Amino acid sequence: MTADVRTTAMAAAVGPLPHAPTLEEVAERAGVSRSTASRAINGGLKVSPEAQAAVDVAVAELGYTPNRAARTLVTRRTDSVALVVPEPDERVLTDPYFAGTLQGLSDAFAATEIQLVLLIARRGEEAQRTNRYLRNRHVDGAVIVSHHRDDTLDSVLAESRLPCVFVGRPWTAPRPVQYVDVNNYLGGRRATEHLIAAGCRHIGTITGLLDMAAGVDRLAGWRQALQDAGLPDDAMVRGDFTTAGGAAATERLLQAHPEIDGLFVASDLMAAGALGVLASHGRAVPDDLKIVGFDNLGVAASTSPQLTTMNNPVVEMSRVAGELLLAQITGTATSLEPRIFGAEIVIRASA
Amino acid sequence: MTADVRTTAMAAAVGPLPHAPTLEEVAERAGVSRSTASRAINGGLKVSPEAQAAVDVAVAELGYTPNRAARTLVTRRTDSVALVVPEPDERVLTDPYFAGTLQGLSDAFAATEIQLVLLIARRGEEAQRTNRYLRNRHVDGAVIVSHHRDDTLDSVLAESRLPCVFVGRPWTAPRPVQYVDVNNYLGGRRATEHLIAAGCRHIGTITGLLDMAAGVDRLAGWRQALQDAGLPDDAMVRGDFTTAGGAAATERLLQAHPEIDGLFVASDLMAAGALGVLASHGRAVPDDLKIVGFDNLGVAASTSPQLTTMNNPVVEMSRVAGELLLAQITGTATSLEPRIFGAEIVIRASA
DNA sequence: CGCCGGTGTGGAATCGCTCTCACATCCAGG
DNA sequence: CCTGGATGTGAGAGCGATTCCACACCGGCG
Repeated sequence: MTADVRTTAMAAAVGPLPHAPTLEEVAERAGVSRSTASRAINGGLKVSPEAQAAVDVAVAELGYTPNRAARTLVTRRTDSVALVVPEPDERVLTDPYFAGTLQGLSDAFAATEIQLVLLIARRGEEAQRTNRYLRNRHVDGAVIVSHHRDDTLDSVLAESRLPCVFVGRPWTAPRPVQYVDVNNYLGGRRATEHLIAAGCRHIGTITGLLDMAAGVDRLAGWRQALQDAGLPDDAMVRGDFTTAGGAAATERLLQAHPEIDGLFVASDLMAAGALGVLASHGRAVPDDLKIVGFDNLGVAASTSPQLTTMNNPVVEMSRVAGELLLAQITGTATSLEPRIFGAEIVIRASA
Repeated sequence: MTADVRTTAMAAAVGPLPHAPTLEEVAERAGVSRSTASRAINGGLKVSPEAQAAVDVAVAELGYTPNRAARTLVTRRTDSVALVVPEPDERVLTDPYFAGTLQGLSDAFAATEIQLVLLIARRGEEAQRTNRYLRNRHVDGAVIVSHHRDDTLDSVLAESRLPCVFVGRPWTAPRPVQYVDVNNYLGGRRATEHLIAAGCRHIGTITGLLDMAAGVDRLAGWRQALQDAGLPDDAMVRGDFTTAGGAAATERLLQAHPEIDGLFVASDLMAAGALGVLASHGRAVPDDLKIVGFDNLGVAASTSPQLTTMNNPVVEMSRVAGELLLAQITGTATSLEPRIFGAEIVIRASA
């Protein structure tokens, strides 16, 4: 009967959609019950070798994949996690940092059945939709990237107790929340120390966004290094992590502090912008002025001169974030400690 | 970071999870049957005003959201669409083109309940998982970006008849498949014509990947413009759409054709790489050599000199792609015609 | 007054899966 | 020979929604 139905369906070239095989059909073909088929497919505990083999064959022949909705309905697992991006704008999406996150997470989940749902959380009305989506557990967990000061996500996540991991230290951490991050403070300090060791005595900085931990911490590291060395720490201008922002900031910095001979820029994207401006001002890098950037995500190697920069292992960090989330979801997490990565300097031509 | 952070975390994890309200509970609270409650929630056809009001109140009070899995099981709609990226590597993810796609799609679906599932389709074994995922209709439709020549996706999509729209013309189009794209051929031609009009007589090109339609078409446009003008069309080197690839290609081009005074580069990313190399070779842009790029996605405005380039309205195109897909899914699509956008030139400093 | 069509309602059957539980089978040990 | 545990199996009860269908009710028309 089943065979007849199928061939009929095949024959009709246009109308009916190819109907996805069900567990029932697999079971019938394998000559076992639905229960046994289900067991064979999910780990095969308490299944005889013969039954297992028969089911395997049937699955392969029919191209069977479990219906996710049906499975979710009973197990209450969705086998999907959200990647939450609290900003819709170009800034985040075009940043290689975001691309790295995507790649790392994709690596982490490659071996699992887990799908990545992209949640781009706009402000206002639509933020509510995102919140509801998370709160009602339409995903098993969430990875949050680029967490600003004013986001309401934190409370939503707390009250729903959804497993989650932040990529980059969240601004507020009243409740213990797990995150992965590079040591931004130490990175800023080391970068600046490198400039000092290279002979710079007037070292400026272009900061990142100061409503993000990465921006604040890198700035703090720069300041500490200068204070430790007894050098002035007043040549500071704000940037926004973008190339254009970096260029604009550089103009302002040169105006206010023409004496600088060293520059720590809180991201390579901004450093690339800075290089263009410096060139047009006739300041040679690294001879007149040395630059150290931050991130080392591809941009640094394609500027001229190539950038000396701090390594920011985003792909690796995000992969770890994915694994930590997985551990939380499966309940095998032993602690919610953050995982901090070191920031090594990568020396190229600019300093 | 401190010891008691963890204990607090574990303490917070204890206790019953907030149980999501069901339709049953809504119905009971509203004093109606499950059927009526369901009808009231889904459009409210054939529901009396009183019943509707009672259900609305109950929904609000309980904070009810329909269980997606249960709904999907019966309606066979998943309310999610896949964004398929047939390459896992850095190249695609870091390209601003991809970021633009994300943003456009996110716009298109912002007003709907539809979620975006990111499908990063690796090669080999894992590609099979992706194919199965699509074939078994775990999503209502798919948007495919960056479609190469050797992908097996096409046949999978064809046989499953899954609604889909390509962003960028797919390499193979034996069956009628809908896509959105910029007119790459015309773009390449206009860019080159602009260089000719500016007085260039030896115009080279750095191509994109030649296993993608965008690469081939832009090249064809460049060639046609030169042939029409009776100029030589032999100064062609292959690039790969990346900054580093653009830089390398430029080196090769200068080696083989030092006489060039104009250059059409098939993407701004590659053009940025080219600018660096040209600067280090002492070739002034635009005085010694004029450059026109392609894409105008932010990079073009942050190089120095700023790039003259062809506008590639990716965000807009992807938004349209999302809308076309929506139309296919709801069955309101009137045709599967591709939608082609014009490529306007944006004149800045490089040509 | 009887009948008809339209409206609103609730009962009940699904959708495809997991998982509990009862049962059959088999072998070891008393 | 009987008992007990271990092992594999299948029947069947849900999971939480949608939707078909039968039915009650009501106003209007012949």
